[in-house]
Amino acid sequence: MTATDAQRGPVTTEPTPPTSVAHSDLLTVPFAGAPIFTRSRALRPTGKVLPEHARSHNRALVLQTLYSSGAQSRADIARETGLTRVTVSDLVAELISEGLVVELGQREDARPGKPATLIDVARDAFQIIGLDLSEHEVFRGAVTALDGTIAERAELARDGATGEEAVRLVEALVDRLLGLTTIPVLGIGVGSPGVVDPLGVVRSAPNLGWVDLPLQERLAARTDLPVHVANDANVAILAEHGETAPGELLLVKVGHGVGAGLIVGGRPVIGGGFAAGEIGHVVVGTDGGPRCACGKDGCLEAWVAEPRLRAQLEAVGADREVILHEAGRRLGIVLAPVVGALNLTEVVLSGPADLLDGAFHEATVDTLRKRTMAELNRDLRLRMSEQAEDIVLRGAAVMVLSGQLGVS
Amino acid sequence: MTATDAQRGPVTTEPTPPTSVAHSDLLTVPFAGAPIFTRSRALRPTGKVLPEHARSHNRALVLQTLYSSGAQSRADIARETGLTRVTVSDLVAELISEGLVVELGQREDARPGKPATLIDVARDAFQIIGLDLSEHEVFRGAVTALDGTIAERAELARDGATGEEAVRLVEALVDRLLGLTTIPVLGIGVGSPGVVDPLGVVRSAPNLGWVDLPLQERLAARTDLPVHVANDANVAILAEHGETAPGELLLVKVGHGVGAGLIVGGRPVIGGGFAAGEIGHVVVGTDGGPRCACGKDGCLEAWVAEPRLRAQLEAVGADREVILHEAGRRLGIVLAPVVGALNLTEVVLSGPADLLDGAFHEATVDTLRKRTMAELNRDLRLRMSEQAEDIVLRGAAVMVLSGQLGVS
DNA sequence: TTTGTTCGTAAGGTTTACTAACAAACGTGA
DNA sequence: TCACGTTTGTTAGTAAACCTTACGAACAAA
Repeated sequence: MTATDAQRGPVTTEPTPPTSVAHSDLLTVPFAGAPIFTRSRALRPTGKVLPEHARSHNRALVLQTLYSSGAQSRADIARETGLTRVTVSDLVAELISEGLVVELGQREDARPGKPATLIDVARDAFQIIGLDLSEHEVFRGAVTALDGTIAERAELARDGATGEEAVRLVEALVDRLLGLTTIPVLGIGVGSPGVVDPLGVVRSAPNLGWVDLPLQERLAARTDLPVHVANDANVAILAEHGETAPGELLLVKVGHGVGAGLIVGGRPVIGGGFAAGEIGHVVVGTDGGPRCACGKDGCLEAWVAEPRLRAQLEAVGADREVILHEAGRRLGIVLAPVVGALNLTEVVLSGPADLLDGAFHEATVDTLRKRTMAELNRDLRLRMSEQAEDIVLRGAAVMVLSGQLGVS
Repeated sequence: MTATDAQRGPVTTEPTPPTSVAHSDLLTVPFAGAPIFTRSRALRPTGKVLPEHARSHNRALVLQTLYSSGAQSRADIARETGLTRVTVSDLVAELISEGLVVELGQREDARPGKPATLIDVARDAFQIIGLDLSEHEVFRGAVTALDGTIAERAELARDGATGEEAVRLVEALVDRLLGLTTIPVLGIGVGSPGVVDPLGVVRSAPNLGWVDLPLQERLAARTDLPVHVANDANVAILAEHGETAPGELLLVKVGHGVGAGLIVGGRPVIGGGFAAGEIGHVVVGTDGGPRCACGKDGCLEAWVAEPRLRAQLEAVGADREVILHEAGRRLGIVLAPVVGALNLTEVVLSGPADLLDGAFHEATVDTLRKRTMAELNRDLRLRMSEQAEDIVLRGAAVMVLSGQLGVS
């Protein structure tokens, strides 16, 4: 079962070319999430800007304003964006004609003057499909609304599948999810483990046996929908932060492995080799540590990955507090240089709450404070993610929303 | 002695408002180094884009092309930028009228067609003043050409001056440098130790006893020239990288203290508290270490700062190789998580070559490789800076160039 | 009923970069 | 030598984008 024509959003004029987590570098990333716009130029770091690009940007700005501030009038948007009412009207007309925005009727409250016509993003005109391939035993997926709320779920047991077999599982999951959709689909977002490049090629995912797998291309060809693929932790952080908001954020995702997502200067960090956030195999401390699968001693993953922690806790005579405290401390030791170098103000922990939200968390905070300069990092906050298990699915929705509409 | 009116560049229409290292966030940083343009809006993270902004961007693009590719014809620029010859001609005419670009006469080589008129940035029509306040004993300054080559130097011994006294020294140095200029000055760039915010306020510089010192404002008011102030390491990295080129880079500056500058996604990292790169007081390893002035044990600075290293080397029976190797190893330990998290491909060391370029350097590389994931960081390069002592002065020139013309 | 406010739209102007066309200036080759 | 092709830079006209100005519609408050 594949998507029917009726399911395709009016927004996507093409089968959607490569593009992924970050707003590719259309002119040093000005029109970050330009919509429609096929962002196919990753070549020159900087390029010319035409008036039409400005319009794309302003269009996205209007959409973003509506999306985050909720239903409001054209005049409200004009005030908030700094554009004139005339220009906003023009942009809104375009958005309405594309089905992305709808009029809701007149505002109720009693004020002098002509009553405002409320408009809003057509929040229930599209759905998004999100996939989380980061779990070890199961591929999870969901159909979400534009705001990320989950409408339908589906799972497929992985049963150790790798390589092409695993790809077919992913395809089957997508097919099943498409069957669960009830309205047009804006796009598909995928959080995959491993190293994923900006074109959505999984360069390397050892657990799944994938090497240079063009997952974006495969799914786009199969469904004829816009597809965005990125590393699972880099996707997860979008659920916490959005893709366009300002600020700095680090998310550490503890599961079968340990990975991180980073946002610096308001934008996701990809890394020179597309492997940003891969801190699982950084060695912690100078006093050895457990042997890691990678061959080194004392890798972060050997200290804090979920299987390792659970195994330790189940050992005879294990002291839960001590074990979790030590693991949290090890995480703090690795994060301290990163927090210091980037002067981060917010760090988020994502993973099994029964392990992380307690002694572990406290030890991490404590260690971070003790190992960085107090005055500089006074504002530092370390918190648990509130998104629980769905963080990747919701992040995938944000990724699609951002990639297709320039909104998050 | 202050700047005469004749020394003011035609480019600066105003006494130049606050602005500093990074291209402040004019609309999510699209028109990075927009010239003339008073970039006074740090409020909304994202804002509207008008056609005139697009023009600013294209103007800077033309200038950048000329600056980096050297003298060429309007048609060449058109081909390289993707703009049409008509548009390039128009922009160039504007730049010529402002004195930023000059015609050099016809191209010599024999080709069919109308001979091209070569144009170039008016490389000898402006000078830049750079200041390096990061050394402990002396404030250094230079008058440079647009390309960063140093024309004149000046120094003032600090003699332990702090607070207002130190500010007066800086002002005296600026005055002396202005007296050494022979043509209009494009602006003044300052690399200061400590935490410097985007408005050029030195939030905190313990060595100089500065707290919330509005250095940018002070110097701008005094000279009526554009002034840019940033942290010394963040300035230094501009000399290595430029402010607009793509890529990731980390520069570690070892001197009286230890600091770092970071460029991620092609842009300088400032940090939530404007203290990005302050890794000097991050604790290294889990086996203690020398007591640091800040009170903690085993801070990076306590391991590798220049005074500490020199003292160790002068001790009786000191083994030079062992000492430098251990210091380098400690640096590697701190950098490993940063390199891993950001997936950096290039790290630069700046500081006294007699200490850093040898066993120290080797130990850092070696440690970095051993403590990160080999496959992901295979492309990692760690090299010594080639800019030696002038790195901050040259970076300051880049900062001004970038801030005023959108060029680097 | 009058007055003032607010909303959305219409008309017209400015800026921007584009396409099309051209003259100038130069090699090349018959 | 002279027609021809090529390249450069400019002129003229067009399309797109946003702006300012102005207006009618619709409402609250006096």
